[in-house]
Amino acid sequence: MSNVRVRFAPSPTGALHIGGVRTALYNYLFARQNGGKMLLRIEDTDSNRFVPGAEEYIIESLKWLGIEIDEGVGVGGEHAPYRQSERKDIYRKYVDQLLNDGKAYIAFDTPEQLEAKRNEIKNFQYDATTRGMMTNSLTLDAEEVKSRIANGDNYVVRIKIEPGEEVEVDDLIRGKVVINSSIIDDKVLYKSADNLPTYHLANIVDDHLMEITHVIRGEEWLPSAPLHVLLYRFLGWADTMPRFAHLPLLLKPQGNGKLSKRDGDKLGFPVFPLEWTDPKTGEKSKGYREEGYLPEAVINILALLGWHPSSDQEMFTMDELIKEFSLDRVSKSGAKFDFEKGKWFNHQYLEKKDNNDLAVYLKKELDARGIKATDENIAKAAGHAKARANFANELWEQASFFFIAPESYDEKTAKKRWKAETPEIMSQLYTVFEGIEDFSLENTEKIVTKWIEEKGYGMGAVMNPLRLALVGESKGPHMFDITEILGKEETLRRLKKAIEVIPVSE
RNA sequence: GGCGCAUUCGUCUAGUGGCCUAGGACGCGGCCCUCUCACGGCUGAAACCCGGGUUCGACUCCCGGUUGCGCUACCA
Repeated sequence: MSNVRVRFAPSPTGALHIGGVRTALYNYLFARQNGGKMLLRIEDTDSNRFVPGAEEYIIESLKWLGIEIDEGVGVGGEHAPYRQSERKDIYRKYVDQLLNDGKAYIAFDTPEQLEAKRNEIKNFQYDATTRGMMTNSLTLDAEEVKSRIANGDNYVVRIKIEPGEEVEVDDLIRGKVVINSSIIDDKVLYKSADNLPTYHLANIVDDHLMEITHVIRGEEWLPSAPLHVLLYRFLGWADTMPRFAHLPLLLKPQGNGKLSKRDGDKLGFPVFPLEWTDPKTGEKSKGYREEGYLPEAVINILALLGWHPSSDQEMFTMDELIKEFSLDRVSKSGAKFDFEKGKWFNHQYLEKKDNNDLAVYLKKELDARGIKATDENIAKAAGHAKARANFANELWEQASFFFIAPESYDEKTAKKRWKAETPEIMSQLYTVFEGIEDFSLENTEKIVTKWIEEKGYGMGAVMNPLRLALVGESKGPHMFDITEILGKEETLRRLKKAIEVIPVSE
């Protein structure tokens, strides 16, 4: 496919939720795979719902995830501006064209009047069957319309849908979808109150002008796709109409309904890529980034939510996704986010991550507590912790014992492992440690295991209490990995204290 | 209510008329490895929504229903 151009076109009405992120991702993968362009357009045609900071949030989120924008808000391009609120004049021109061609008309009905009609008539729809009884340029004479406009009356421009036609949408994911035009209402395309178009018009005009070839968006747009097809036709652009692909929705993990921004993080997992504070309510919502997810993991999770490769492979880098992705392997039904699997994915990526990269998470905690440690040891500790953590911010709790001596000892473990003979064995071990010059993993292990064998103590009788003494509980990596990082001095200090403090069981 | 889309293990899904005794992954259970935890290896339980057709043969095709979801705004 040549000259592929796709767009991600969110509204700045708050934080971008992961459903939106996935839409952006699929667009990006499709663009990259075909050597095309990925555009970012901000659809801020609803002045009432505009939320300050939302646009910056969207851009930062995409950047964090590695979804690159080739053209659009933040990067510019030859089709600028890319913010719909800055394209008013452009839309007005096409509104007039539709009006002149008799494809649209002006309506003066107020929201209150429409509300009244909806109450009066069951299943009221503003369409060919009802427009004759409403207040619009079809029922009013031309002079009246003119004077009302001159008078400053608010009006809207509605599309004039001819009933009884089967309108066909050829969807790349779902195949042919047919809807009868009779059930499409005369949608508002433009409102004089703020001189802005609604989504439907702005979307079609911009996609056409920006030479979009493929519209990849959420399934919630499928019902209005026929309206969009009609608009392309009315504007004379039917021959260059983009292809459509409607993605299945991301559903709430439990219960029903599609995932929404309002779900915040009440679901047990974040629904936003980055932490977000609602500027109106001050309410804070968690973000994947702050919860310790790695961007590569989030991408991988999202990619597989609604798409499946032709193999059983599950781990994908962005480059692999670009190679493998295809719209015809996108599933048709909605997907629920599985927190447990997300955890697993993140763990996989955490384990792959270089220890030095992970060290920064520990460094932060150490600095906050004023603890000094060598970079080498921090990296080593991070390496051991990453095998046991699911999220980057769990690293510290898995590694803190390397830097902070136990204050207390896990009671259950003490009861099980600290027997009558243990203090004596530990005292002997203390002496053994004292005699070791080279405290490296290999050397310490060699000497201690040899000593255990000679004494005939058994590994468990020595190692388990030693672990309790040095770590404080029954967890952690290989014992001599721990002593190596702790060093001789600290190992002896902890062991001595444990012998003094831990009570013998039974 | 109307219209549309969907419907395979708890979850994400494979499956395009015979390869299906329905496969993989997460999660869950067991065993092994082992100084602990985690990892890893092996292994177990776990699904074709229901009826009708079509066909020699349906998870796969058609029709109807169920259920879920979406849309039905001067929101996107």
